[in-house]
Amino acid sequence: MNNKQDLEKKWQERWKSNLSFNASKKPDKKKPKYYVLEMFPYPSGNIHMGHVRNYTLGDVVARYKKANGYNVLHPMGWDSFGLPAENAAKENNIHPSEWTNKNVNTMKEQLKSMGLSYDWSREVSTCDPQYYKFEQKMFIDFFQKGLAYKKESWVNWDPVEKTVLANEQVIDGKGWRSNAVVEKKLLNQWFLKMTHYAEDLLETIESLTNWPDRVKLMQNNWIGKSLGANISFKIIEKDEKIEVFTTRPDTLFGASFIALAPSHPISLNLSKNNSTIKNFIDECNKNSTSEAIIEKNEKKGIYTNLNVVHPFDEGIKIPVYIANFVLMEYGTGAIFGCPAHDQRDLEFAINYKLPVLPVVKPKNYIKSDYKITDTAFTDDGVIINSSFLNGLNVTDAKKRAIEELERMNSGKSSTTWRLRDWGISRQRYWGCPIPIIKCNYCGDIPVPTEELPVELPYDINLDSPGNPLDAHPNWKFVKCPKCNKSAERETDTFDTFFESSWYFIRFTDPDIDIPFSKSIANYWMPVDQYIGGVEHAVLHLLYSRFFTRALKDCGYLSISEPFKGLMTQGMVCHQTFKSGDGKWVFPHEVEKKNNKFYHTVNGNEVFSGRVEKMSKSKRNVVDPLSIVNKYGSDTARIFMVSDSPPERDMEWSNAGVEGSYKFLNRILRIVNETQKPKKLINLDLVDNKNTVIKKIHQSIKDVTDGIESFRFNVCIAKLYELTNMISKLDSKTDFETSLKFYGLEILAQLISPFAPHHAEEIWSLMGHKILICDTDWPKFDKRFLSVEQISIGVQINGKLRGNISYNKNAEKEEIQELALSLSSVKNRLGGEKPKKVIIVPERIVNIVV
RNA sequence: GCGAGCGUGGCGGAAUCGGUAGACGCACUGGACUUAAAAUCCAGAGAAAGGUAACUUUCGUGGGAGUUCAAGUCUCCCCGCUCGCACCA
Repeated sequence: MNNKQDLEKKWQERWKSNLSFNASKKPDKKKPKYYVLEMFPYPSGNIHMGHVRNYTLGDVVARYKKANGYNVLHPMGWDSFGLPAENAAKENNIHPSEWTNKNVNTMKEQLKSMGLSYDWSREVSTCDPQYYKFEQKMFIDFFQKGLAYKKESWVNWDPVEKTVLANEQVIDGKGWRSNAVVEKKLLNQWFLKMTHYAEDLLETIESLTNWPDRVKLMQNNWIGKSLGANISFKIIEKDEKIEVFTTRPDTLFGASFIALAPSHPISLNLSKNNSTIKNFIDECNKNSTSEAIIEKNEKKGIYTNLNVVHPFDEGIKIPVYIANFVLMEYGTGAIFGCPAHDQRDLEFAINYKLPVLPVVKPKNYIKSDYKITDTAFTDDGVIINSSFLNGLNVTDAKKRAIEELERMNSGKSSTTWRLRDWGISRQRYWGCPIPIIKCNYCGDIPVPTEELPVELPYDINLDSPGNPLDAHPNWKFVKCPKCNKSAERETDTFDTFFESSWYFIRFTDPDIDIPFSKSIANYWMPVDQYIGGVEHAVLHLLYSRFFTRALKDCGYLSISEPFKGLMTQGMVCHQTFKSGDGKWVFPHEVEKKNNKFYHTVNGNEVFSGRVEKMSKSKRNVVDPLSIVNKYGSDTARIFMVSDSPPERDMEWSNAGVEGSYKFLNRILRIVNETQKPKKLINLDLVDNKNTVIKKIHQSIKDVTDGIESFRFNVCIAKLYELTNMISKLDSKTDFETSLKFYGLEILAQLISPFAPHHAEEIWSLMGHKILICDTDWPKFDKRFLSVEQISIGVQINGKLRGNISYNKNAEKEEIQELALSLSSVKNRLGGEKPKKVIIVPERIVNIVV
C-alpha cells in the first residue's frame, strides 16, 4: 500500500456507499438520458492496457455527461463464451466455466481498482444460463419468422482432431495443434438471414452522423451493393447454360474466358467422370476458407473442354475454366473474364495465354493501336472493338448492353450483395446451445419455451476428438416435443458474436425475467456513445445492427439502430526488445545505461526493436496492475489520454507515465500551498480584461469542447497550461487569493473526468463537503473570452515576414497600413508598390509582389 | 489480393474553416536549492549557415508532382506502417 492507493481507495469507497454511479431503475423524467458503453471484455485472465485505454475513454464521457445533468447509464459485463476457455481447459485441465469465472473475478477487481464509474449492479456474464436463455428464445423467434435457416457451408476441417478449426487456428494450411493438412468440409449449419436487411443496413449508414466516416465506409463496402447484370451463356457441347453475374456488361466483347467456382454445380458435375478436374477441385478444397488467403494465392484454373457462345455474336467461342479465385458465395458463382479491364482476369489470362482484347480506351488516347500489357484499364473511357457499343462511355454502354441482353432474352439487370447471411453454428462446447431438436419425422423442432434454457452439461470430455456436445453420452438424446419419438438435440453452439449482439439492451434492465422490458429498452436505447477497438468496425457492429432489426421485427423493442455514436480507439503499442540470441524480452527487464539497453537479470546487452502493438507473444506488455500499484490509477488514466488522440495508436512510455504522475502531484502540492480566501470571488466584480480570469474561462471552453469532440489529449494540454498559470499566481491580496482559489476549483472540476480520485481529494482539501462527481460542470462566461488585441502574421508572397497587432475593431485599411509600415516589409518592397494585398481579418495579411 | 486508415522536431503530439507550423508534455542543456543525490523551482531550445551579440538568411509536416495570393490541411502518383476480410474476440 502506498498513499496513492489509500487516496484512491478512500474515494472509491465513498462513491460506492453513495451509489454515485447507479443509473435510475426507472426512466427519469426530469433528466435527459445518456447511455455510455465500452465494448465488454472477453475474460482472458487479466486486464491489459487496451482495456485501460478503452475504459478510461468511456469513463471520461460518463463522468462528463453526469456533470452535465444527464441520467447516465454506464454498465459493464463479460463476453464470457469463447474458444480460449476451451483451449485453457485442454492445456491446464480446468473446466471452462471455472477458468472463466475465475478470470471474471480477477478482472472485476482490477477494473474496480481503476475507479471507473460503472453501475456494477447491472453486470451481466454471457455464459450464465440466466443470460443465454433469452437468446435461445430469440433464436426460436427468428426461426419462426424465417430469419434463421439451415444450409450447407464450408468449414476448415482438421482430419486428425476431427474438429472444425477457426481461421486463426489454421497456420500455413495446417492445424495448429495436430499439424495435419487442413481440408475443407461441407457441414449443415444454421444461418441468420442478414441479407434480408441488406438494403436497410446499407441505407441507414448515412444517418449515423456520430460514427467515424471510415467505419461507415468499411460497412458500406462490406455490404457491397453492386448493380450489374446476370447473363446466360449457352454451352456449345451440351444443352445447358451458365449464368454469370457481372458489374461490367459493357466489356462483354472483351470476354476471353468463363470461370466457374470450384464448388459450382457444373464443376462438381464435371468432376464425376474427369479425374483431372476432380483433382483440381480437391486441390482448391484444401485451401483455407479465408477470403484473404484465397485472394492472395496464385490465380489458377483448369480448362473444362466446354465452350460457350458469345451472346452478341454467335461466331465467338469462349472457353470455360474452373478457377480457384471465383467464390460460390458471391453472385452466381461464375464470371466472365475480361482481362483488359480487370486485374485478376488479366493475371489469369496471362497464365493461360488467353487473348487480351481492350474494349475500353482512355478518353485522351488518340492512336488506334491501344494495347494492354500488364495493367488492366479500369477507368471510364470510350468503348472500342465492341460492335454496337462502340463510341459510348462506360455508363451508357452498360445500359445499352443490358437493354440488348434483355431484348434477346439472354440476360437482365441484377443487383448482387457482397454481404452474406451470418453462419452461427459452431461445433464447440463453450457457447450457447442452439435450442433445436432434430427429429427424423418432424424435422427441426424448437425446444418448447418452458424447457428453456437448454443448459450446457457440466461433465464434458474436451480431450476426445470431435464436437464435445455430440460426444457426450446422453445430453443430446431427447424426445421430440411434437411426436414424442426419440430425437436428438442440435449439438452445435452459437457463434459468440450472438451474445455480443444484444448485451447492450440487456444492460437496460438486467434483473427482469424477460430479455428486457420494452419500455425501459425504448427509454435507454440507443447507446448514445459506444467505444471500442477499430477491429470491430465491421463484424460486431454489423451483427448488432442486424440483430436489433431482427429483435424489432419480432416485437422486442421499437428501435433499429443500436449505436447512435461510435468512437473507435487505436491500439496501445510499446517498444519491443530482443536479447542477443533473438528472444523477446519483457520491457520491465530492461534498463538503459549510456544509450544502450541491458537485461536487469543477467546484465547482457539487449536490442530495441520496433514499436508494436502490445502482445504477449512479443512480450512488449506492461501490466496495468503494476502501474496502478506504483503510481495509482489516475496516473494511468491521465497518461492514457494525454499523449495521443483516442482514435490513433498510442505508444506506452515509462517517461510519459512519470510525467503524468508528477503532474498530479504538482496539483496536489499547489492546493496544499494555497490558503483559503476570506471571501469567495464575485465574478460580477472582476474586470473582463483580467488575464487570469480570461485564462480560466478559456480553459473551461477548451476542455469542454475537447471532451465533446474526443480530443482528450488537447484537454490535458490545456489543463497543463491552466496549472502552469495558476502555479505562478501571487496571493498577496485578498482578491488574488480568491482568484487563485477559484482557478483551482475550476481546475479540479475540469480534471475530474480524467483523474477523478485526485479531483475529489483536492475538492475536499479546499473545504467542500459534497463530492465533486455530484457537482455541475463549470460554465464559461462569454464576457471573459473576448479578445481585444489581435495579433496576426504578415506574409510576402506567402512567406512570413513579420507580425502586427491591432484592436479588433480596426478597419481593413488600418490593418493594411500597419502591415505595409513594418520595416521588414518596407525593406523587401524597396519602395515598390505591392501587386495585391490580401487581408483576412484575424488571420493573415499576405502581400503579393 | 481487396476494403479502410495513418505518416509533422530526438520522441508523443498541437494547428476545429486552406491563413503566424511545432501548443502541451517527455527527453535534453544551463541555473537555483542540497554536503550530495532525488524531488522541486526558474530559464533555453525545429534544422542548417552566418554573426561577440540582439539577430539575419535558407530549409522544413514520408517522397514526387499539381491547384492557390497562401497547402501539414485540397487533387494525382509513389513509398512505409496499421486494421479488417465473414469460425479469435
